[in-house]
Amino acid sequence: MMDVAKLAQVSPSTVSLYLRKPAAVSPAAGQEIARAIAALGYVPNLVAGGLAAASSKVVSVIVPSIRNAFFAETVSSLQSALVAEGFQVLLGHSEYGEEQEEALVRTALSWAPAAVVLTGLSHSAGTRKLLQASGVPVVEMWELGADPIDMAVGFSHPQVGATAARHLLSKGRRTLAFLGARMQEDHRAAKRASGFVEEARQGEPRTCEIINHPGAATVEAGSLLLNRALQQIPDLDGIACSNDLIALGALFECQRRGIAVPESIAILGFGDLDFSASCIPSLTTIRPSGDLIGREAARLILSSIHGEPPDGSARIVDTGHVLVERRST
Amino acid sequence: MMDVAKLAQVSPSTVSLYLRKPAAVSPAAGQEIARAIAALGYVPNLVAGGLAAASSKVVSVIVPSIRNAFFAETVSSLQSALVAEGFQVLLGHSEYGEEQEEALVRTALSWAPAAVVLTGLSHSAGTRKLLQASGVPVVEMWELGADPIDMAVGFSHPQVGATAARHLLSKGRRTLAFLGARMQEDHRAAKRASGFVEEARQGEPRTCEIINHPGAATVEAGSLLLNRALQQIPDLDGIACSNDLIALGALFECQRRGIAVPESIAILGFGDLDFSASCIPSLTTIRPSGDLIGREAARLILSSIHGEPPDGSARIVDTGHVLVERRST
DNA sequence: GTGAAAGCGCTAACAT
DNA sequence: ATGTTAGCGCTTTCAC
Repeated sequence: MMDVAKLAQVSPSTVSLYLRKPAAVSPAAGQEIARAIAALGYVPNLVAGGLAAASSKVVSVIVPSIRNAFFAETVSSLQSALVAEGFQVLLGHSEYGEEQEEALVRTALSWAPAAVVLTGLSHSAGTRKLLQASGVPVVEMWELGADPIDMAVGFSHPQVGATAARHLLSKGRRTLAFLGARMQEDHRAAKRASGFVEEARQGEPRTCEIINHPGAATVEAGSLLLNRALQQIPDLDGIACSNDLIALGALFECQRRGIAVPESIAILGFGDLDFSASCIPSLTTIRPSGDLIGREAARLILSSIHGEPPDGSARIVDTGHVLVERRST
Repeated sequence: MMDVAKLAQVSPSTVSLYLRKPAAVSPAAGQEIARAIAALGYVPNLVAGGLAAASSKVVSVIVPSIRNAFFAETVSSLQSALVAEGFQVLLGHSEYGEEQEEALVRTALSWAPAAVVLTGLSHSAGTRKLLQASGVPVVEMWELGADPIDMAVGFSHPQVGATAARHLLSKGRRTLAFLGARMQEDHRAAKRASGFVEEARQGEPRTCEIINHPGAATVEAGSLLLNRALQQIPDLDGIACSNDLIALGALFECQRRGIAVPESIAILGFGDLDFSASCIPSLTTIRPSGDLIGREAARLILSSIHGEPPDGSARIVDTGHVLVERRST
């Protein structure tokens, strides 16, 4: 920056000012500085900038897994919105572990981030303490319910389960199952399951079981789960899945076993993934809008940073969920 | 750090040393320092550390899109390997634009990253110049071919296309098409397509067309592409797709139109995604191993940073590809 | 093994 | 509108 200043015949602080607020320097000086920057191939050092300004232009985002299409979508839209405002995204995976999350938060805070974004509302006590002590804006996303650390964007998972149950009941289904994966760690999926069971009870079902696959939520897990479900409940006529991948696996398995969908078994998913509108039969599902969550999270962060921290109920944004009815039910 | 030093009754530089090389301080001092850190809830400031050390513990990773399952997988494994060594991942999306990539590289370099990871070998001249001038280790991934900027991990896309063509020919198919999406921007997909056509020519096919969908590679695009292909080539008997999502969409469309797969049309995908083993019929595909690419990229970066920059042919890692034969062909 | 001293490259009062 | 000045919190010689 000193070299640029020398070449442009101004002081370093004018260069710094120009870089941050170009309108604040005279057009003549600005032009000289721009020329000098180009001539020298100057690239500002944001590390030094972050140190001097005591806040780096970085937002740390921690998700359970970036392989999960839900979070990939959210991270993608969150990032686009943030990059447009000059922020970078530092990414972390907790792999659904609270211990790992705490370690990630600790490192994240070492970067003096402008904000921290976490997934869900279940965190270790240490994570909460670290974040509260730091004074950094925090957004918890993909879940609404208990009191958030700072701000939250998401929706109620029990309500998603309830919507699923009501839909299956409305289609006359009474022998029900909820198929989920990794629910010992994925608390949000577990909440969809319990919301499902609770609501289903109102409809006096013959049966309503939760069936869990300990591994990841994949298409293959869906096939396994459908088989397990039929073993336990031979006259099964309606299933809700914690995820569209599982629903697709169940659908394929029905096809393989010659079970008519939706005639014999109605299948309902969650996520409205890429293939859900195209598969045969097309999949009834519940759409959470990971995209909207990302955009709203970015909005909360930006207004929080720009000195207008949202207050009261504006700190919590309910993005809701939408039932997308298709052929599988 | 001064507070910690005061409480532990040592100098700040001893605390700094302890943090970086715990073995270099006496056990007694180490214990005091550890106690002080815990008591004060001290979190080191990596921004200051990065400035003082002139290299931050950050690796910048730029992919076209994190929504793409291929890159999600690679970023995930790359990150796990890097985090284990104390590095953070700064993520960027180029959206398949060279201009955008250049802007991302420019900001990335502002963070004085320990390394930069790019996707593919096609970059703007400015990107190459910036990176070469910076002296930072660079890994280009997911493609092998022309001379890399610094290091590369990936495989040959024309060879993938050739493998696909050979396989279809070996199944007696002679009326062929390659279905791809966004190939005007996704150069790697375009290379698979041209590799396919070139190899197919050796087998004297009746026809061999490339059909492109300008939008994203989705299941729906696959359905559209199959319809377009049949319109152009009514007696089509073999297709290769640039991606398993497209193959799945084609498969669904065949099902909808009552076309037997593989009897009437053989379908071959690329990627071996989650659903490919489970769909009906299961999908023959070519597996590139995004996971391996991520791990190898991490290995190159780490050895490059730790003073043993791989030289000569070790700077280029071919992860190859595997044909996974299933029922759809 | 430990400490003193000199920055790393920039920002942000403040003064002009 | 521009310049002067004093750090931001740490790392890294170098001497002890």
